[in-house]
Amino acid sequence: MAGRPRKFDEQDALEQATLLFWKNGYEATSTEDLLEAMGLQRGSFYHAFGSKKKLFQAAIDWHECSFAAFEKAVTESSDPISMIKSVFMEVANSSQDDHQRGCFLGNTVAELVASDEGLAEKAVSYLKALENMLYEQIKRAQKEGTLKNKTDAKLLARYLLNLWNGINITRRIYSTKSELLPLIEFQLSVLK
Amino acid sequence: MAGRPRKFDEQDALEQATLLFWKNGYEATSTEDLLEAMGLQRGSFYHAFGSKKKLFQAAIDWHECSFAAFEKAVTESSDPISMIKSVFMEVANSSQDDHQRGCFLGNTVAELVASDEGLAEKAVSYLKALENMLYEQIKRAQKEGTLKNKTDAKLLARYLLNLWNGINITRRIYSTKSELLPLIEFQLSVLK
DNA sequence: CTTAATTTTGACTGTTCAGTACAAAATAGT
DNA sequence: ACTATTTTGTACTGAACAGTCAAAATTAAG
Repeated sequence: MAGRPRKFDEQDALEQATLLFWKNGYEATSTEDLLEAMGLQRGSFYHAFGSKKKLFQAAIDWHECSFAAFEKAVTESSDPISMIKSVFMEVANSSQDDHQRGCFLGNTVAELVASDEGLAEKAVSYLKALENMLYEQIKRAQKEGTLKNKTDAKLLARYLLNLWNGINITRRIYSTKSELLPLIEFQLSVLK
Repeated sequence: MAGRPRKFDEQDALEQATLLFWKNGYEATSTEDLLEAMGLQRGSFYHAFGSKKKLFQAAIDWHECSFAAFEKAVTESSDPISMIKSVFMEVANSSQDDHQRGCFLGNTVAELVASDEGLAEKAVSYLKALENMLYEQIKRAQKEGTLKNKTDAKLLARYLLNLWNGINITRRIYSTKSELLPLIEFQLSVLK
């Protein structure tokens, strides 16, 4: 039970893989691109991650950790609606690279739902989890009075999911703050 | 000035290519897939369409003809807002295949903006043309009084573009009428 | 019938793809 | 020092990839 020690950090490698898949999509990312970005040799790569498909799934899971942290922060916040709003508002201030990348989950759904549903499955369920989190917080804010708008919480949550999906395409077309901010503010005006 | 006659119809072939690119995206569609769908041999394929990239551009142009027809109908209509609304409403009644395909232009932007901007360029400009058409009709409807909402027409047009982009991702996640219709109706309530 | 123009056919090319095989290297426990 | 265990490095595999090429086929015009 000993063995040669790893000389790479699995989380670091996963992060690099995620960034590459996020930027280029599944098909346009080759294993050689991945090896270079992750700093691995083929043997280590396949030994540690199994296959390109498995790595992609791991990348989606890894990416989702940041969401879990955000969900926790929102749940513990006294004003969840403000936090949610600010996530959307921050889109307008992102870097060009962030605009071009869009949403990893949305990209995956767009690329793979029709041709490889297995690979897209996780992305779909994580987006549903996002919607559900929005639903819980909207319901709570309505009950606590932080949110005056009494539109059905499920509908509002779906509206925000759709805004997220849309803005992550639209930001590829319009990437400046002045083009995005009025749109986002207008869309968020339902959260009052 | 004569030559052997073609035994395939260029428009038909282009339609089949478009459907395949639309469903699977650029990278996941191989030339062999295209040959089979278009009913061509390799030689004819390259002779007529040059390369996979050129064919993809031709597919985007071909796809855009349907938009041109719609634009003409809207421009000549006495109630353009109703026509625009009905396009969105029809999304809720689409087939499963249509849901999975989403929007060809949006898919292209999502897949290729970060890795091959040249290929995505046309998609971006056609989406801007769509937005511009929406803008013109909103402005007109506001002037004619068909549209009571006096929000800045440019902002409303961008809102609808964003709705289009969003719904074409969301419909991959939620594909039933009961999941989509309330969302779409809610989003379209600004057009009053 | 001949010639020029064009399309079709299918074999062929070199490259890149994801993945495998396996020996060498590096550790911990005995 | 020996053994069991794990990771590393690299050569290799066969399939799939986009694209080329030249010969055969088919037409219109002279």
